[in-house]
Amino acid sequence: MGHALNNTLQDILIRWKRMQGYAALWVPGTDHAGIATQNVVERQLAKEKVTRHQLGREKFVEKVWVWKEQYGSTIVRQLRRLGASCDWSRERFTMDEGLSRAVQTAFLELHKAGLIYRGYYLVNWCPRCQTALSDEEVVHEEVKGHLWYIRYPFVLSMSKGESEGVVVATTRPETLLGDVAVAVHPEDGRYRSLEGQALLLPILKRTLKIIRDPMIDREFGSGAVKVTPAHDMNDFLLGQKYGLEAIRVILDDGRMGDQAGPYAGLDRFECRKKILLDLESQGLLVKTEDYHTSIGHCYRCKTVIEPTLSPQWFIKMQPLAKLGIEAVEKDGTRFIPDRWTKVYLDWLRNIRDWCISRQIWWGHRIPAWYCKKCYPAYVQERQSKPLSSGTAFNEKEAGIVVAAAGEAAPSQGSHAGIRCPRCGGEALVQDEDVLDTWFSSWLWPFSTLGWPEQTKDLSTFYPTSVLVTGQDIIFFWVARMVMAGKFFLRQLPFRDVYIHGIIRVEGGKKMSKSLGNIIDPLEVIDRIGADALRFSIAHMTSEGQDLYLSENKFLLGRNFANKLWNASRLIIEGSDQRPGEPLPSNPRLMTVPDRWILSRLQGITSEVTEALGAYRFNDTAKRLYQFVWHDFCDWYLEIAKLQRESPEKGIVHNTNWILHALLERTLALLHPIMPFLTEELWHLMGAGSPDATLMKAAWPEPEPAWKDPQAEQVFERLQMAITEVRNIRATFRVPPKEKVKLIVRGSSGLDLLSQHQSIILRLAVVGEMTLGASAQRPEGAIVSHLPAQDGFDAWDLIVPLTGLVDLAVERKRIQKEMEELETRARSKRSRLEDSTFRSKAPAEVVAEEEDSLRELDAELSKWKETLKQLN
RNA sequence: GGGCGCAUAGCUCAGCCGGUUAGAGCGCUACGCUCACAUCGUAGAGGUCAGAGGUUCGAGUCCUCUUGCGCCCACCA
Repeated sequence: MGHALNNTLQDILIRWKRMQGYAALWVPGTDHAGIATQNVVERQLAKEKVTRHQLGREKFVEKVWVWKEQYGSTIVRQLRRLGASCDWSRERFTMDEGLSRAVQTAFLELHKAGLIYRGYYLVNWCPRCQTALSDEEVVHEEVKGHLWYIRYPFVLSMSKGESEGVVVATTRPETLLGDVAVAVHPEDGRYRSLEGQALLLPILKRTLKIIRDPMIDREFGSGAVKVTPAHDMNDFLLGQKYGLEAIRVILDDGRMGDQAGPYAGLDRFECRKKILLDLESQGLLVKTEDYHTSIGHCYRCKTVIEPTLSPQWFIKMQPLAKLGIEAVEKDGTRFIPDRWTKVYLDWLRNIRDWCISRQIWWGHRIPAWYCKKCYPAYVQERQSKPLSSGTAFNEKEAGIVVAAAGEAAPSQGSHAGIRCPRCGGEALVQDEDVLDTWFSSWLWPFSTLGWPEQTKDLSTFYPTSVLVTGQDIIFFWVARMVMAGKFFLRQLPFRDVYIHGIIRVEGGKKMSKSLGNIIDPLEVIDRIGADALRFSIAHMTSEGQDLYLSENKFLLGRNFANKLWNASRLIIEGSDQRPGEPLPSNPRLMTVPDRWILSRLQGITSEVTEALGAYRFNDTAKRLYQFVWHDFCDWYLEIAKLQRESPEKGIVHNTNWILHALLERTLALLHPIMPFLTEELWHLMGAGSPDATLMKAAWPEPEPAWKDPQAEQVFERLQMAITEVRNIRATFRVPPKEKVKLIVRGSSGLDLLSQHQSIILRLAVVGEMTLGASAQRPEGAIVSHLPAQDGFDAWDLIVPLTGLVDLAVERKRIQKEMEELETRARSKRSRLEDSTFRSKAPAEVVAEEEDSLRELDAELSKWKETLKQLN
């Protein structure tokens, strides 16, 4: 459903712009979703009791390709069924040849610019996927846990008693095994006496340093922190600052390593339990508190992330973030709605380096080569050194070469002509890792157009106009595309970023595969059609708000599609007139309804165009809905039926011409939202040449000549009169087929009614109409006062219902009407008596209020008169 | 800890720059299978715009606070 929303909005824009005559390009495609895809295929294999390692890298990747072909075609099929008007000949995939070349080029360019480095650093590690993750791939979730207070005894207890030492508080006792120090705040009075002391790590009996750093919060826990540089970010920073050793006790698979001593081999959470038991038995567990803390989870498998020291590839983000910030601050990239600008900027301003290497097989291999001899030695040496020696590797000393995997490479995993920069040896092996999927996605706006080649597509279509996407990938994708565009092409990838809401279900939950609360758009399309789905979606897409879906929201689109179809059928089957035929030369034969509907049409044309230009999709849909259903069908079409029966040939001709013109233009206006139905109807009505398509027809322009405020005003008066009569009929339960008499009393403007007598007779089911300034009100007749407005005097609409009427009902009706009027008049009067209102409010507002009070009073006196007569 | 969004009719939501009587769809009520459409037509009922204070001649709309719900970010053990 999220895809349906996203692609519907994109398709509306692209179809609209195409009709406006632009070369509108929409490149379809998919990314390879590295970790997610690999997981799916691994799960499939698990059913066959095979692991990817048993299969081997090459065979495994082949399997993934097979799966990708299936899944990719599913996505494409969904897009087609939705009606997405992509350029299918340009379909791309992040792992296809061209995009892979772009990825390699990007890596090499960044490396050359000094923005890519390999480093030994604390990363987010998923023990289940067994790969490093970027910060964005970690989902923090509030978890109920505990805060354990553990006593670390002094090494020499000299004069101090057995129970002395320092109590530290921790949420992860198992990391104790990797502790190398205890830290306190330098000005914390409680720990002043620790000078010259050393602490003893429980269980392992290692000697721990005591360090003093202002970073420590005295208020938290006991004010003393255990320091585990290999498994905690803050501790890692302390380690760098104070030159601590990093001891990895938790291995890649989440089990405890040899360094964990007696716990080696245990799962990290098993180890936690056992350590707590052991501490307790040794009297070192001081107390346990309930504690809510937020813990990072893998965004793909929800496993608790283990911060782990690990050699990985990183991108220096500072310089790139600067480009991203400038994009909105200086270069005019625009978020819609605007509030996302702040979210985007905040992220860029606090950005950390991007870990781009992943320990999986499905993805782009990293174009880096390691000397078989020098590299392992270098890494081992680094691991034994204190952390103060820096994060990034020295590539020359480490025996690392970053180079294109040239065509000359004789076989997988080796590289001809490249030597180790340290020892000069030729035994180099390619990095086993692949790149983060987003490292290819962030190139999408230009990689899909042929970059790094200077193609015609690239110069024609880059930069693009608009990106339509969800808020959930502003960091993952949007911000990175902006940076990449600016860095690699010196030009921003798009101007507008339209951020639509997220599809949710009741309770505000995200609709997602893993929650199993999906509404399948294909199933909806099966039932009600793609156009109905698309119209419903557009109708509920208010600027950037999340969308809560339920079944009956689709009813709107379904019913509307049905309405459009039936109205079109009436028009098309009612005459074989073609819209191309000109209007008769005698414009005097244009009726008020004719002029009214054409005026409305030209109004709606500019309104819809404006709404689309402002990304107001719901506004677009609502205006079209209102126009088609109510103006067009309820009123004009009903009147057109009468006009088609006119003895005046010119009127019949005009009516048919207008109906066709209306329909043709309405179909065009609706086409971006409802492409299938409108295309079909457009052909059925014979618009355009037989081989033409509405998809490429011109977008309707407002016809200034059709603008006719006077006709709109007059017609609205007619509508009011008809509605008023219907109202009386309904109130007094006049059977629908029963024709009533209508008497209209008024001093002027009544010719409007006589001219449109047949319309009134039909639409209000009136048998006989009498007009006049002094028309008499028969005994027992119902009266309704139509107030003066828009250049019309007040009228009395009189419907004689002698013998049919319950006078009590009529009295009640009048009293209710009068009460409302009185309330309004009272508030206006008090307002007008307020001198500040008169002096401060704009003159036109005051005048309006005065006019409207006068009218109210006039109406009231009329009703009073009526009531008197009735009594 | 920081930030954002939402609270308007029974339900789901519109309401752009503050200005006559706050709108829609669904649901509901009454009547109607009138020759495009019962996925329909005509008419109607239904709202102290979350609460408090403020700015203003005037507040659903702007400001402050409060309450409730939802979301995002976060290297407080």
